[in-house]
Amino acid sequence: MAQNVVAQNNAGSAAPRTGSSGTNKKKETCVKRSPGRPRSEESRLSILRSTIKMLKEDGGFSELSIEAIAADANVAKTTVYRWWPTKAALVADAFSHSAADELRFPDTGSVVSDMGLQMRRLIQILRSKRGRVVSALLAGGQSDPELLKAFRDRFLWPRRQHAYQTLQRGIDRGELPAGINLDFILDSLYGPIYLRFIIRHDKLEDRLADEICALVLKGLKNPPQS
Amino acid sequence: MAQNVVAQNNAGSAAPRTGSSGTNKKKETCVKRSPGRPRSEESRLSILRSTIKMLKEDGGFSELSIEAIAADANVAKTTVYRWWPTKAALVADAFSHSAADELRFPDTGSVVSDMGLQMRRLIQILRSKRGRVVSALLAGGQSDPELLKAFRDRFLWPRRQHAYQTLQRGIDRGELPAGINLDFILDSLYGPIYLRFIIRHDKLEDRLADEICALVLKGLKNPPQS
Amino acid sequence: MAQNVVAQNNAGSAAPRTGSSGTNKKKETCVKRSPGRPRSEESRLSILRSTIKMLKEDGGFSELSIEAIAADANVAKTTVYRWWPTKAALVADAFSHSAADELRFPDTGSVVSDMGLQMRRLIQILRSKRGRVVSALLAGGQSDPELLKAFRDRFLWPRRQHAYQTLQRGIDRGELPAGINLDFILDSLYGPIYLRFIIRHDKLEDRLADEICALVLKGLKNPPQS
Amino acid sequence: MAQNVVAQNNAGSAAPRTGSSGTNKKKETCVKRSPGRPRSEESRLSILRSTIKMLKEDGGFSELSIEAIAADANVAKTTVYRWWPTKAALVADAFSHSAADELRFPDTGSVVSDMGLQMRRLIQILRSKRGRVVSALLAGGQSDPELLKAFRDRFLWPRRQHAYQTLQRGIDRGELPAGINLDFILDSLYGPIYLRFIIRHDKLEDRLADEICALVLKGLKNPPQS
DNA sequence: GGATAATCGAGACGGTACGTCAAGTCTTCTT
DNA sequence: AAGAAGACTTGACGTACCGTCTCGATTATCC
Repeated sequence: MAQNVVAQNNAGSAAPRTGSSGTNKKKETCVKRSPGRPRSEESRLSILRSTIKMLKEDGGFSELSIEAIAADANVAKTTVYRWWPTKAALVADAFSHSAADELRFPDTGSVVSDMGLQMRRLIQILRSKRGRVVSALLAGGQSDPELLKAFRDRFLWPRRQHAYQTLQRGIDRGELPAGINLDFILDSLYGPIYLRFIIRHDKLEDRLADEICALVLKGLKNPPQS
Repeated sequence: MAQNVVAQNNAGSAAPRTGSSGTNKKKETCVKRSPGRPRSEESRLSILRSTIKMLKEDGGFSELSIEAIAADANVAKTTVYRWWPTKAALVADAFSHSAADELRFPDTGSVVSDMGLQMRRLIQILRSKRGRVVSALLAGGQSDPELLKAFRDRFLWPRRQHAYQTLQRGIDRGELPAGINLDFILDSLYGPIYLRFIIRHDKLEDRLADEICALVLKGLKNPPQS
Repeated sequence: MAQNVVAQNNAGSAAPRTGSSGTNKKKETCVKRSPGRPRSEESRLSILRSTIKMLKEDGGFSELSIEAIAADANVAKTTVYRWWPTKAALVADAFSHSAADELRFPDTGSVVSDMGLQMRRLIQILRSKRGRVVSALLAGGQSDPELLKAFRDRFLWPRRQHAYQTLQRGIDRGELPAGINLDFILDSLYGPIYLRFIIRHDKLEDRLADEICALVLKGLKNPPQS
Repeated sequence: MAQNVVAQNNAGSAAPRTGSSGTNKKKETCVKRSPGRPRSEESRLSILRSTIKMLKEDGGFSELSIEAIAADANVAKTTVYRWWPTKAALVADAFSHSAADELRFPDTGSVVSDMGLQMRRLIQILRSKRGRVVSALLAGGQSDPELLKAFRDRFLWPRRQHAYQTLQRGIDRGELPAGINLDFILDSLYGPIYLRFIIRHDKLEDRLADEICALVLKGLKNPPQS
């Protein structure tokens, strides 16, 4: 049923734009364009924008209706269905489209500081309207593996790649012991944040980032002497 | 009309109809029974059972339909609506009804061991079919605060109460330093578990419990000497 | 299913009142009263009153709900069902209970005048709120023969009996020819009134009565000479 | 959203798709067809047919359920609701759709004969299964002015137009006096028929038509000499 | 005076149909 | 061909009454 959610649906974007120098009289498009009316970039963006907008405003994933998106985007319902096989695919696409790269990892020369800063930033994002989108994505993902995969592929893994580097720098600098399981460390660092984000049983404050770093990274630094 | 989602709907549990102990002459019935046909306990249980059953089987919270529950429970749809104002209320009730007390905290004389055993058990439950119910609850809760509150009130807090005691025993025994924020510790312990459960990016194995305990609790034991 | 709608449901009314001479010491009730709590006359009247009230106010027969009647009459729904097998039976009963004897036939010494006056009165009633009850009765009767029968037995026939007498007086006085079909005459007289009442295509005014009388009765008076 | 009950829903009747006659180069289509999938004529007819069918079979107007109609017509319930705002509108439409022109007024050269024949035909129709439809329409109309209006607009008035002509011919021929109120005459003629049809207190036979004509029209012919 | 019996209130029960919403598909005209 | 428009089937929604049922409380007669 679900087609590749991860694939770039925005095909066709590639390059009829690069006019390509030349002296051809007629259509000098290098790239073979299929006949017929080309996909409307305007519609595509409008749909993605509306999706994000409604996720931020209203409710969760299941409250989101394609009907409403199409209406808000001033687009026919069929246009949505033509390009995204499921609501999950659309939301995943919209999410990745909106995912600004605000979560860069800094390099201050200290693992604790680097991780702390980035985690702080994540907390801020989760608390913002963008957090609603993440929330919807995770909620929807609980009954749609594809959606969850999209979250991982477009949000989790790219950031983990940077996190690995940050941690590795710490190891190289001797701040962290070698031979540790990086994924496990990262789960320990981010777990508490997501826990409070999901269950909402306690405040999700900036300094939580520091407290976790203090506990986890310094716990690593000083191996048990017992 | 609106019903307290948290309140126990199973009133009339202890019906002392055959009271009569004592020497009173007339009516000694302590509990005044309201007039009218009494609620069918059979229906109530059947509905709760079917709810859990369908959550375990099919999909998530939004895939669950009251229509289907009523059909499966051999009960009129109106009977469901008479007692539970929303699907969320029903699922919350069903969840708490099914939440057996399999998650008791042991008392082995060691914090690390106590917590580890309990976390192990949680992991097993999350991996089992019951995990689907938790998953649905958390997913649904992302767009329904009441549902999330129900999860906390009926699942999280009761268990935290025991956890506090377990940790306190550790402090009393000198295994943990005094003056620590218990909730923060618990979030650190359970965060990674729930993270893997929700995002499903890594295996959720039993030994994860021990690894977290080792990192977090032993990190506490040995305060940084720097 | 339907029990005799026409039968007096208010059995038991018969005569414990006629004390019957005698010298009995105790309870000299001649009529054996069955044991058990007697029917509440208050409830019965309240139900009938509410039924009429709602028919006058709201909509037609099918808009009338037993639920609403019971609520309005401050009576349990079961009490209604105990005494009237169907809504039709109840409405029929209520109608006959409310049917005041305002439609007496006068005796002025002239058929035309007698009939005219009575028809005038009928028109006034149909135009009043009571007309809504008649309308509901006829509407309901179209899919419930029992209800229609009730209308005839309790409204139509009693009045026709008097009409026969009025017409006969006219015949005796020589105002009308002998040997005419009285029912046909009455249908001719009342038909136009009911037609306008039912189809509401034209005004239902008092003078319609006179016009019909003029046409029909005078038409009878002067037999075609052709 | 609300739909004119009286309006012809069967738009698009004359679709000149294959226009092209003439010398125009391009599109000569006179009637602009709106975009989108066109309404299914098949569904429309099926619904109307089923409506009539069920009215003939089962019970009255209130016993008729849109659910059942949709099922019988093999059509989704929403399709019914899309085109007819209320059950009344649907029934009115169905009625007018089924109302064949079997009630033409003849022109035999005699008013009495013309009217008698037509009234005879009406009686036959009312006695037939089609009578149940009329009955349902009038019953429903008692609590729904729109439905009653539909009956008048689609059944009563069209026929009255012809009746006026028939009567006028009689006047022109000297069979009837000039200056009479045609509507009053028609109410007098049809009133008794509908009275017996609605109240069902007496037989509705063919010869009733002649008897009424004899009474009413001949009564007119010979003005009272008193 | 206690058993018996029928009523009444209250209200839960299994149903049926309601009228609405959104889903996803299909058909048509327009660009 | 894509897009806009909009009709289509499907299925669940939450509500209103239906007519039935099971209660406790009441009110009578009968033994």
